[in-house]
Amino acid sequence: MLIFSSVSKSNFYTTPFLCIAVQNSRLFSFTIATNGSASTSSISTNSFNIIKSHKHILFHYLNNQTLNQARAFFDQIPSPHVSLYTIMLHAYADNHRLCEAIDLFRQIPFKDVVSWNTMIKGCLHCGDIITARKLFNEMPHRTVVSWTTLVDGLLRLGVVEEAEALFWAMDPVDRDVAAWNAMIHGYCGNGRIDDALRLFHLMPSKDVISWSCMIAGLDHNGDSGQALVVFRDMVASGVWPSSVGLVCGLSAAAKIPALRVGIQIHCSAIKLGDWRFDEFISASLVTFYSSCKQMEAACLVFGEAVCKNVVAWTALLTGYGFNDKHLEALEVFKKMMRVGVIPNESSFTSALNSCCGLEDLERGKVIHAKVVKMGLESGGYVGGSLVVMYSKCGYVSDAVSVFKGINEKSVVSWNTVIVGCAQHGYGMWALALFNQMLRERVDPDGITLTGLLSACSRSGMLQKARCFFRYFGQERLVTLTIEHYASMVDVLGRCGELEEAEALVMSMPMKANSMVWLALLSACRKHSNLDVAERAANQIFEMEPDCSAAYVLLSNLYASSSRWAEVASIRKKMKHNGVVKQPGSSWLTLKGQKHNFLSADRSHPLNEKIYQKLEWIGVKLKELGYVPDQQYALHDVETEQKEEMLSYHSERLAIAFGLLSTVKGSTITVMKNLRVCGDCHSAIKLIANIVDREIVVRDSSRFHHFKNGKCSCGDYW
DNA sequence: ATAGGGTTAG
Repeated sequence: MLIFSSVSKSNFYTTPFLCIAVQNSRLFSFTIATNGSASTSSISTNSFNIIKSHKHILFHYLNNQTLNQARAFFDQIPSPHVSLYTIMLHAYADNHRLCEAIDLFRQIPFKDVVSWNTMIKGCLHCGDIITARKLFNEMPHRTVVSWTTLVDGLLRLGVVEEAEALFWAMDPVDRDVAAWNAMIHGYCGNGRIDDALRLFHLMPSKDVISWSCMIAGLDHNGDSGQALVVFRDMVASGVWPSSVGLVCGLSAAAKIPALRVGIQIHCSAIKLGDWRFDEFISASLVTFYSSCKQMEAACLVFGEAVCKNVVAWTALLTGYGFNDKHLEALEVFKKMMRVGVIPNESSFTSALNSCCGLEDLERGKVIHAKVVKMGLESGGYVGGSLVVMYSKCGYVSDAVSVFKGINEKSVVSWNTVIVGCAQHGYGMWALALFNQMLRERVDPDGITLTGLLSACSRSGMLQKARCFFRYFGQERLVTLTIEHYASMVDVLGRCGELEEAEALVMSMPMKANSMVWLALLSACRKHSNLDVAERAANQIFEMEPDCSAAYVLLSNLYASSSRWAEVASIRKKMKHNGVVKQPGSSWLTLKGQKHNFLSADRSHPLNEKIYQKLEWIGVKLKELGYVPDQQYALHDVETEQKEEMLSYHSERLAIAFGLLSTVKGSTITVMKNLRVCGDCHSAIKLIANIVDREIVVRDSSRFHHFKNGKCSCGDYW
């Protein structure tokens, strides 16, 4: 990456870093430091041993039994030492039983500063700032730990200003490195990266935690490149990275992704100690190699990891998904359950995403069942993945019903379901959901507007689209981006308002890109406007000379008005520019098996039967008075041949195969890489009637639900 | 293993 190009390769990562690594080979084991017991000198050895055994038993109850059982044991201890009280306070607060903690705290006869600090931390952990503040003011002796506890807790709750004031109100002599670190970490956690950097440079001395905070903070705030620079500075300043520091560095290297740097960090992890025992490093390495598209390395690292916890498994599963290896991803998911690792929300999210990638509803449903069994259906992430999965597989009403069950619906959840409805042409649903979103006081964002505009476009709701566009823009709800303008041009164009659409393109505050012009060109195709089309196409050819869609659209336009000379000239131009029209293909997935068809394909094993079925359909279509619309046959050939080409379009082959291979009456779902052609669209409406089934076709632009002689797109697409 | 500051999967 650029950041490193200024640094000589040999200097930085190879020499000093690895030297330090060698010297510090005991890094992973030196944490087992011993604490002296000098502070207990006022207590006799005998009572010290008794307290020690009480602690031992108390922890045994806390770890292996319930909190109530631990309390029952605690209650049996005659005049428990304050440290035993403190252990109980901690446990109550951890379990969000703050009232009981406060109650017990009041009963402590001789409170020490540790018990006060624990109680303050407990209040903050449970979100009770008022009591925390009150205790802090009431306590007789405050140490730097008390101050830091309050500062850190406030920052975690987002109360930045008060934390800042407290931090600066501390006696500067007391303000130790942990206090500075808490403040830096808190700034990062609240997105205030510049303030964090300012403090980072201001602090008198930095330890390895300060560096790690800063690296992770930059990385999480979207500046992984700068994170690696800070990582480099840390090494240069002679601070040895801890295992945590290495994990932070790996995470940044994964995001960029920076393969060479990450490998250097991996090397250091080997030299510094045995990384295979560190679950954090193992998982980070898997993610790192996956994001660098090095799945073999990711597998090797995973295989060597001693602690294969749910995070490591999920990292591998996600890695395969990230590399579009969805079958392998789901194999990992299966294997992890076979070896007894219980998947969590993240694992399910990734597994569902892979089902989605495979467009495999069957597998998705099996995983959905497991999700329900584990009670994870209402989580934002898992719920969201289910919504996407059902909606991408064509089952929009299932998507909506899963959405309704999500507990805390974020703007992302709302956007997902709105976009889902839009893609299926359920415009009114999308709008109703948007109103509900506003009622529930969730602020819409740019994606919401895109979703709404595409809903309007696909349902022909021009007035609504104008309203949304104006409302979002004028109320400054979002900054209008080029994508929003492209969507608006799309709506206007589809509804036949070509002049207004072109005027909008010309008056946009930014220069129109090929996406915007393509929206206009598609509209011209639909409304047969050669004049505007030629202008739009020329713009596209200038910006993106290999945009095959533009050539095809323009060529089709000429063809439909029988201007064969122009068609030929475009074809020549395409050839000259080396542009290849993507061949149309359609597919459907049955029992985990993907069946792919090209136009006039004869390679499928059931070839004979498929063509018989198509013939039968053809006869039935003719009986219904159907006449093929030849403008969609793009070649200059005899009429009879054109008809034949149309009836063997890939989507029809896929549908015929679907009819042969599924139960009578069930829905057939077919995917297509290009837009479904107009003639097939008319024909499939009738075919759905002839065979009395619902046929769903997902093309490159949207979903079409064919049923009872109609399509859900209302012929807008 | 009575109290404060850093990390991994989505």
